[in-house]
Amino acid sequence: MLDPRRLLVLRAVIRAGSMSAAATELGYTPSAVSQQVATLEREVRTPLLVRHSRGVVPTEAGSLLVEHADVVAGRLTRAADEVADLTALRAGRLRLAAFASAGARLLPGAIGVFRRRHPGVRLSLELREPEDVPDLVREGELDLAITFDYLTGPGDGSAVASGPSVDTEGLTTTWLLDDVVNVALPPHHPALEDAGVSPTDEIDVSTLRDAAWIRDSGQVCREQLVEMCAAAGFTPHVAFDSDDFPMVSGLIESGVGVALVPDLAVHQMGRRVVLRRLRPRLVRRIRALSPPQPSPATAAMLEVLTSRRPA
Amino acid sequence: MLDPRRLLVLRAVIRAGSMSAAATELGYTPSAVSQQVATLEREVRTPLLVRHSRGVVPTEAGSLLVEHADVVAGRLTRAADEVADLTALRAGRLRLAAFASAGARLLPGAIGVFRRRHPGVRLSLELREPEDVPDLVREGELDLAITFDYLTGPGDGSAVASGPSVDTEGLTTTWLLDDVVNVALPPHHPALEDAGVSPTDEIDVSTLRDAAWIRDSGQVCREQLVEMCAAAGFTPHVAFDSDDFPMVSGLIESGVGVALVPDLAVHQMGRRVVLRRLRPRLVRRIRALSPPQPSPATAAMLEVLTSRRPA
DNA sequence: TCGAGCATGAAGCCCAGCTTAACGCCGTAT
DNA sequence: ATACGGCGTTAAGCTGGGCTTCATGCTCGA
Repeated sequence: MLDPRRLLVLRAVIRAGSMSAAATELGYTPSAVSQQVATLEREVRTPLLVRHSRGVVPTEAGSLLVEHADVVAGRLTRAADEVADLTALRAGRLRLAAFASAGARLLPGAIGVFRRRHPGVRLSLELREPEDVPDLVREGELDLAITFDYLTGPGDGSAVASGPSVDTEGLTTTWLLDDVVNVALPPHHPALEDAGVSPTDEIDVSTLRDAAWIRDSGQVCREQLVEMCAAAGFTPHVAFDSDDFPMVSGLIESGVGVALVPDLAVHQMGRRVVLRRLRPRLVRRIRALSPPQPSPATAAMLEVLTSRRPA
Repeated sequence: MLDPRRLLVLRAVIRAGSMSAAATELGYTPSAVSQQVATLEREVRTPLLVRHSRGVVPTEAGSLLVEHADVVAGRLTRAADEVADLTALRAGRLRLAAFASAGARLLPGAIGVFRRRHPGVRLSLELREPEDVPDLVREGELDLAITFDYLTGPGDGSAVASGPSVDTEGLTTTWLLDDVVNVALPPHHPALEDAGVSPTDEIDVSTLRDAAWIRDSGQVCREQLVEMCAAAGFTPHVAFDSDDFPMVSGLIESGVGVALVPDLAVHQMGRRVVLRRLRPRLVRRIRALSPPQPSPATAAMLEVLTSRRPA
């Protein structure tokens, strides 16, 4: 394999027509250029230039090498340009993942803003459950993932000020939104009688001890339901598992049971479903997961996401 | 424009999956590789690798650069290979030029041999008169030219042993053949009576003082005719100029005049044309003209040409 | 005949880029 | 738990490739 630097010197010489001209063009002395060409000729064991009284003319081997050198030089400049495009967000790729309700309610707006700002960046979005996401980000299969976990307790803005932080797994976590979870019931469910008639009245988890549950089939949600009920001192009766909120809505309206429905999904509930806050309060903490050194595109999308979260 | 050497180091790293592996592959220490990658990252102001616990993984910019690096590396090896093909005569080009009668009689056999020996070399042949040829060879437009000049006198093997020589113009001249010139006359031309009846009888130039000449229109031949006659003490009467020997033959047979016809062209004369040697003897000295540093293909063709000349 | 412009060679210098050595980090095996 | 091996990184120092400078030879045009 040839030394690319010498090849580029040869290219300059032949394009310029003389070693001296190439030297001034390259910022060298003619002697340096002459030496470079000479060693290249030694390497390929063939003369590459015929020395003329005014300047030089390429031999057949010289012309051949120059053609290749042109390609090489073109690639080198193209490579630099394209990397510049990448860092300037004029090009590139951003692979997103989110869970279903975030993909439907949280991301479209952010994606719209991002696309308007950086039309050159190719976006992709796939639906992934929170449990799959960290490994994919760590392995570089994803650039940014929207995930969540459950939080019992206040769920106020305690994490708002904390900003991005690197978790134990070497990933950056950025808080986006606290998604309050409701319980969704059929209109005349017994638990409603204990709670009161106002929509703002909360339903105590313990009053759902005998309810039949329609459960989101995502792993995190399944576990959370069991945990919540355990904290209230009972084991839930699971009547149904589904990952589709419209179907959940239909099942509730048919009186099959009750379900946990976060704010981000309430728009998928039918009109006859009754929604109430839970006591103790239950919150889905929605976060963005990103690599510790995010790409420019990842950082830009994070910026969009955090700037759009409600005050 | 990026530094191609660093780019190739990056390529090795990403292909190997770790800096250490790339280092052993390149014959460097891991430290050297790390430093190269680090400076490349500084140059493009972007991380190119994400450092993992076991090895590294390319970032988007890194993958982009590797694609270009692959092309560059491919070109560098291809370039070396193709130059090797050129010097080994597995490829390349040989641009020949010759005057008409050499092209017809001298070259076809040599070209056949050459093609059989070096089928990868592309050959081209154009017809050129001797006066045009030196500049074209000097400028690199031709690789090898067959030319001639006239020689009065013995024309024996005096130049045979001398071999190739560099003439005053910086071109290499290789003697190929001495082409003896005949005079071609109509069957009952008066000059034949002075000479004798035997085909080996020579015709003295002075006996052609009153002849009408059909002259080859090439510049060298035209001048030579005048010079030869001047040496014999007269100026030739030129009746016709032609560069086509069959036509010359027809004109002679029609009794228009006489002509100079070298051995290489006698096969183009009609049966009724009478051919005799001249006194003083006139010889076309046929030579090959080549650049002072001939390409391998040129040298090979010269070898074929000289090895085929009659002993 | 001279001088301008070209390529080249010898000599020397300097820094890019290598090696060595030491360190921190992670994951695994003992 | 602790040790160990493999990873990448850093600092320091050395070496040689590749540059400059200077001098020479060549060709061409004035």
